[in-house]
Amino acid sequence: MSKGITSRKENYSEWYNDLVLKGGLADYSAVRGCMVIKPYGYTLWENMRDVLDRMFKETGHVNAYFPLFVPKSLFEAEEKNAEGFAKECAIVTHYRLKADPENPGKLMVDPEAKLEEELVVRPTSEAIIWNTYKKWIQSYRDLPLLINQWANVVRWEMRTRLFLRTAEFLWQEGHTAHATKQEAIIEAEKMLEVYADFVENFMAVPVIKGIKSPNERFAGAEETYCIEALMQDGKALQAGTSHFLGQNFAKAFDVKFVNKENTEEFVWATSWGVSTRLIGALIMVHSDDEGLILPPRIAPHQVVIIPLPGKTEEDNARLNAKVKELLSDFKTAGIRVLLDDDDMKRPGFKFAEHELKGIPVRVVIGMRDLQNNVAEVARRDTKVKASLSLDNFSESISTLLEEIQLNMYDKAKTFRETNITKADSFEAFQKSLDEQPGFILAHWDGTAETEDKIKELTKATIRCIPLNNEQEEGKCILTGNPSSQRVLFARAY
RNA sequence: CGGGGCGUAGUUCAGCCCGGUUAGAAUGCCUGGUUUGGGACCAGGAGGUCGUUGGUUCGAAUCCAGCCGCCCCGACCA
Repeated sequence: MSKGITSRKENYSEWYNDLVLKGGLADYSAVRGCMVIKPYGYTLWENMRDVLDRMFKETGHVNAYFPLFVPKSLFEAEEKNAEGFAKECAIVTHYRLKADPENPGKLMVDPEAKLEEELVVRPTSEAIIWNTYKKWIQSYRDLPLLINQWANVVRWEMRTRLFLRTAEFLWQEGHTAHATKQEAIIEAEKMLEVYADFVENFMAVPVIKGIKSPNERFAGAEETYCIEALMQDGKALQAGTSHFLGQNFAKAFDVKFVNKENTEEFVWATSWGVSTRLIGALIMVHSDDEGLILPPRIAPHQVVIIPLPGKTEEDNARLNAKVKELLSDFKTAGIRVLLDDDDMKRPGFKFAEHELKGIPVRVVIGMRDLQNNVAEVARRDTKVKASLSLDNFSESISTLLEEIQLNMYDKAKTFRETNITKADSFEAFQKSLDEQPGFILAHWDGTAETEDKIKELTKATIRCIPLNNEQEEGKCILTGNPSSQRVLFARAY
């Protein structure tokens, strides 16, 4: 039925690409590793962005914008951070082109236009922001400083994948400054909660909150909090991170404040971000072999109405009047609705098309329905069709949209729960990875060496140490050394 | 960066091995008509410097060499 979509079973990554490309979310571009986000995909991102932006503002943050370029000397100021990103930076070295004397009609970099100091295209903005914060912070009265920015960043990844890892991507990055360590930790934890709230309740993607092992920690952070989601192929995807940065950046950029006791102290910092990668998670958690399945709360169109014209002008006048009325009711009820009354395409084509695009609810209304004061309502998540009365129709649809939202979450959660296993030996661990890929809870002795070794042997990494983790005596699956808790392993994107 | 694949109409691809009419098909697009409850049909039409540069040849989409680009797998990656 699904024309040209590779099935998940056949080839999971082709299926994923098909959905992104044929679902109209994005397209490849002429730039290596960079994609074009098409209007449908961008609307989805805008919807996500709007919700997050509201949440950030409700938690006291304001937006600002910092430059795309970071002078190399600033970039390298915080050594660990710089080192962590050094291998994937795009660098501006010149500011001018000129006609190439050897190739008529072509341009070349003007060697005389070399910059005194190279500019790093931001892979993240801590450096430029902390350099700025130095100017803004003098007193405890200037704190906390709670700023977010919506921006693009560039990370020159060796291998890219649509939405999941592109060389340039869109994201938000929050950068906050605090007077005390405790306050900064609370902030980092609070923003993790905001992310979890958003991802679970708007994207319908269940997540596990936790902290990263030192190996997986953000370069320059004291502690990295994260939310981890499980994809349908059993691989994990980091959906968001929030970092407690300690005083590392304050020290690197010399950002001090005077406290109430009139003594100087370095400020405490956090940073946190989510990106267009979330769209990759959304696709891989919910969609099926017929196409995308988008959760109602962020879907570009929540409902598509497809009128089926009758035989006579009279019939069609009645139908059109009814459709117009429904559109108006939907609008009043705040439902994002798309009307597909293109009479050049047959219904079956439209059904398939809208299923591919993942519109949560399809409403079909023809003369037969009109006679009975009903419409055929089909939900994308379960593919179930039903006749619904046109009385209080927008209320019925609103209720249905909520039901779909919850059902999608429940379904994803059930999938995740059935794919979290416990492994008590290395053999069991490997077997689990091969036979039932997913999250695996296992004991780990807490050393980086063991973590590396397990990664080398199995490609699985520690996704996180879950928050409020149950304490349990056990033995490390690799070394047999004592362990006080299980940590969450998986192969990851 | 290693391995594999690919580059021909908007898209998906055939043609290439074995050089030789005016480079094809499907789909999409445009015009007109008939249709419309699960991917309609008829008729007409537009659309190509065959990735690029050079070489071999009377003649290159086809053979040879270089270059460029993209995709997939791996390595890498917060």
